[in-house]
Amino acid sequence: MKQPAATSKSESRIRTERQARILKAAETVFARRGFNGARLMEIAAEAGLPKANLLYYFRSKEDIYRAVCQDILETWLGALGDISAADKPDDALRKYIEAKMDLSLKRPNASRVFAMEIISGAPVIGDYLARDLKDWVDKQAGVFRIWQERGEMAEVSPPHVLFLIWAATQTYADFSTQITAVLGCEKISRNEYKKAVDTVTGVVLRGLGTR
Amino acid sequence: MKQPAATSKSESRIRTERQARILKAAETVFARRGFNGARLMEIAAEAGLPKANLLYYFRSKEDIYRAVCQDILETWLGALGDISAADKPDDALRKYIEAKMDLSLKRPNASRVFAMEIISGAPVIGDYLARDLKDWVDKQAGVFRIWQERGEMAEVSPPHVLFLIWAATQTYADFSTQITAVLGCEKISRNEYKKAVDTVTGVVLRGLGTR
DNA sequence: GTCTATACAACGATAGAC
DNA sequence: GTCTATCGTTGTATAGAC
Repeated sequence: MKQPAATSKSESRIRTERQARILKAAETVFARRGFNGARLMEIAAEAGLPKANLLYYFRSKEDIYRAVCQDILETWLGALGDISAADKPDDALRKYIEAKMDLSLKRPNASRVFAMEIISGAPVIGDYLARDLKDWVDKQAGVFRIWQERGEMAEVSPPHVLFLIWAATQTYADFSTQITAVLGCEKISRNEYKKAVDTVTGVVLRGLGTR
Repeated sequence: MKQPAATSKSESRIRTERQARILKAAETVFARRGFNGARLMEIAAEAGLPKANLLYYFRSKEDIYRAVCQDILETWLGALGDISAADKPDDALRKYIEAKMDLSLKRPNASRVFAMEIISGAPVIGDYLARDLKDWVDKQAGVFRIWQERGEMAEVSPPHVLFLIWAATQTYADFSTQITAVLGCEKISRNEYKKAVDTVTGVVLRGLGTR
């Protein structure tokens, strides 16, 4: 059998552990090589497993990739809460931006895989974008409009505000190569990271007139 | 001879024309498939040339890719002028953002190839980033600091302001798939594009206190 | 200068021993 | 459940006819 059902608790446990290790390694490799550039050998090495093992736990390379994308989407939906009209705009947005920055820096590879997937036309997660993400944006846009009616937020297009925040925060993961090159450092330091958060929150919140 | 020197004006003219066609096609294909996913066959088809022709004008696939990157860098350096301390911050920044937006929308594929290259760690253009782009940023940061001393700009980190502007404008090229999915449209319309420019300039300029 | 035919390498996937 | 050996495909690059 190629994809045996778990027949005992211990087998299932090994399976789960191995799959998690493979997905973690795959995320790293897909992030630096892209889907087509990624080699099963490299993923196997990164995971510390023999290559044949990968295709024992997953049917194909594409299957691994889909699982990685799935995992990323679930993490993001879970980590980024909703914003409600009852929240104070300044607090809520500051928290959202900080959470997004934090995620970009804690899982830069997830962010990069996601970015490449979208640049390539989102062949795998396109449906998610058009359904779940669209719903989420429509709801948040409604909240922004309520704030605007109350005069608590400048009159700018709500979805485009979200695009701006996403872009500004993700760039610290996706484009870290460019950022370190321009800053002339090896790695984005803790101090530089703080400057980044301050700049993004400062410009965006002042720009939206929420304070 | 594999890469013959042009022996007459007309040969040279054909050569130049063919190379330009190949580079244009390559930019399109690299943008949607990435370097590794791109196939010489697909580039040839896109260029309307026989496949063997590509490797007659360029030594290898990597050579084509390098030429595409080179072309993109030159375009960008040429199209985006400098900002001088003598300029009025509001005008100068508005013009810069508009130019950057315009470029992202006129050559989205160039933007995407550039993005993927950086996400992959900038193996080809890394030197350019650390040298030319760094110099440019250092110079512009100086201008921003002068404005800040005059009280014409909020006290935020100059390089991070540039990262923010780059991210916000490039997202309309690189992430257009996500944007159209969320907005529920086929293509970013002229009207939506105007909203995008207004939102980015509005939030950034107000956020920087230049007006 | 153009194109066909092919050499050669790399990789994903599988079969089957242990 | 693990691993080796190998198949078949695909894609870059080249040799050589026209």
